[in-house]
Amino acid sequence: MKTTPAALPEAEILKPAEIKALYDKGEIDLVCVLGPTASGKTRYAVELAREIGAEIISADSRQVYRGMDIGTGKDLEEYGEVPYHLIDILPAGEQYNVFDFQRDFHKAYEDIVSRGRIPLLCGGTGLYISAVTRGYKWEGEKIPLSSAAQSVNPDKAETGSLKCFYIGTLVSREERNRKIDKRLEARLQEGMIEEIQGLLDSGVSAERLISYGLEYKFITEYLLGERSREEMQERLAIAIHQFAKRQMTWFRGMERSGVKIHWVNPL
RNA sequence: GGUGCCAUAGCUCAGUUGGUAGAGCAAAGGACUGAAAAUCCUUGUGUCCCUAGUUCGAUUCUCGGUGGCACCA
Repeated sequence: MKTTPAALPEAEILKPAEIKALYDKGEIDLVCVLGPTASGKTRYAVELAREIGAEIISADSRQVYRGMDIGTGKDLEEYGEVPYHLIDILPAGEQYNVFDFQRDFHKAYEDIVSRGRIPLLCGGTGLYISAVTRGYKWEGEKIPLSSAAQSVNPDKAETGSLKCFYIGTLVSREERNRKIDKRLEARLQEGMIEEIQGLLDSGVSAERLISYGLEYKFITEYLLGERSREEMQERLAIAIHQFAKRQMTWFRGMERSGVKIHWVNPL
């Protein structure tokens, strides 16, 4: 069995005041806190925002939906007086995508900047982060869903990108998985199953919930009687571990393409 | 105590009519430009439980042992 434990990257991070100075001098347009699930992103971002007077723009493809609280781990109480954007902007059951996010992000960004505050992007949806910080461009009104095969024009891809200071929250793989398991147990006890049953009762289709993935997928399937409670929890935990791994793959890909991420262990 | 069955990759197991073995799941790595918590690709050297025997050669057959399961007492 090959185990290549990813060495925790050296935490070479600037102090909040220094980050703020970079922004004030116009050397960066945006601060971005990214990281896999269960790495302490939100707590870290809120703390940083509080110290430098920033407002948070969430880059989370599932926290945009209202009524999907426990399953997406919104933790809204953690924000305190720090303003946040792009959370709870759509009713559960709707669809949202990168294109929508890019549009909404710019709106929020302009709003924050116009009020003299610092924009802080925070989230785990790598595609959304790259779409706005690296200025993804779309051709025409519609692109076929199978657009993955289309090649990307590098010149075009970089137009409109923002100068961004990236901070990545990261704990060891073992610690992360342990935290995921513990958090899942807690969320189940806090009523996550009831939350999803409620969504079904309110008319959100099982198919749509399943398409939201992870908690929504596995618990809906459990409520449909397609898997036992025990199997649901076991497989869901595994699926979340795998998801965190995929997130890390995206972030490493960003680094590979030249993005500097300042990693920090927030725990 | 007796008899039978089982003991193979982290887990569940398949297999080799004797020429040192392979699936699923897990795990690891990767991709990703209008569903991204999605979707997809790549990667399998493990004393084949231990000892002795038969054999050119045993994980595969035989004896014994150990552990587990079942049935009979």
